[in-house]
Amino acid sequence: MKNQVEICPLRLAMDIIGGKWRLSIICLLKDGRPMRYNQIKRGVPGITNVMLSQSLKHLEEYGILHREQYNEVPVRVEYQLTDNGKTLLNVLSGLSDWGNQYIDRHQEYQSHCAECLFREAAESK
Amino acid sequence: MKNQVEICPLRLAMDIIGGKWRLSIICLLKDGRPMRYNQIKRGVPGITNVMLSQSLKHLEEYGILHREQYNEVPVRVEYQLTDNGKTLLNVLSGLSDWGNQYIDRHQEYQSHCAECLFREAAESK
DNA sequence: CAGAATCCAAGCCGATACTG
DNA sequence: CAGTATCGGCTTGGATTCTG
Repeated sequence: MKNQVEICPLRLAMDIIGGKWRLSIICLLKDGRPMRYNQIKRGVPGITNVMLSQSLKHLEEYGILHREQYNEVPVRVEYQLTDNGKTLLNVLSGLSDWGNQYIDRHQEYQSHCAECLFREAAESK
Repeated sequence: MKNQVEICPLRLAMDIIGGKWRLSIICLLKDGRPMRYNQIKRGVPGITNVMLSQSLKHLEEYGILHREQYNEVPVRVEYQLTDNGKTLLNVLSGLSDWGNQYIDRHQEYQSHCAECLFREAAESK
């Protein structure tokens, strides 16, 4: 079966996961457990409310995160990876393995990427 | 063997292949054959000299492309994927497969991504 | 032919303040 | 608690011109 139109799923994927904060959020949620808004905020050092809510909304729109709101007082909102988001993890893992060859050249990445949860996998190799 | 420092190969990879034009160039060169500067320029519609030379230099610095200069008159410069660049193709292929699920929602991507050479793989599915 | 230099525009992102 | 509104700067990329 052939799709006649010319499109670029690769660039689309890059646009979905690109941006400064999205990967950090995905990595933080990679275990599949739901996390609350402020929990995520604490887990991604330096992120502002604007960037966090924007990123969460974006990832939710693409079906990578699920947002569940509990109307308690105060309100509680939880985010977690969808099944589709988990399929993304495998792809990102491959990308991470590939990028691992460059770590020696970029030690300055240590400082602002301590939150990346793929690092254990990289370290154990 | 364990690397004690905390780094993020995933973000590093994203920074290497990120940017507006780099993927287009990589896709254009994916067959492994060398291409000349202006050949690449024609193959990536809309790119300017500044962006092209900047992107090529960046990709060369990370060992994804090899640059070979022939001092003829006029000078001839050829670029081709390195072996390391070819390993990247496999990873990108996975990312492209993942992104393929979103094509229906983003038909506007047709117009400015006709150059993406992963599209045949996506179409045949 | 294969770029480099310069200047300019747009958009991403940050800081701060405010709200249901 | 979980966001939104607004403003402003800075980075990224675009247009044009020039050169070995």
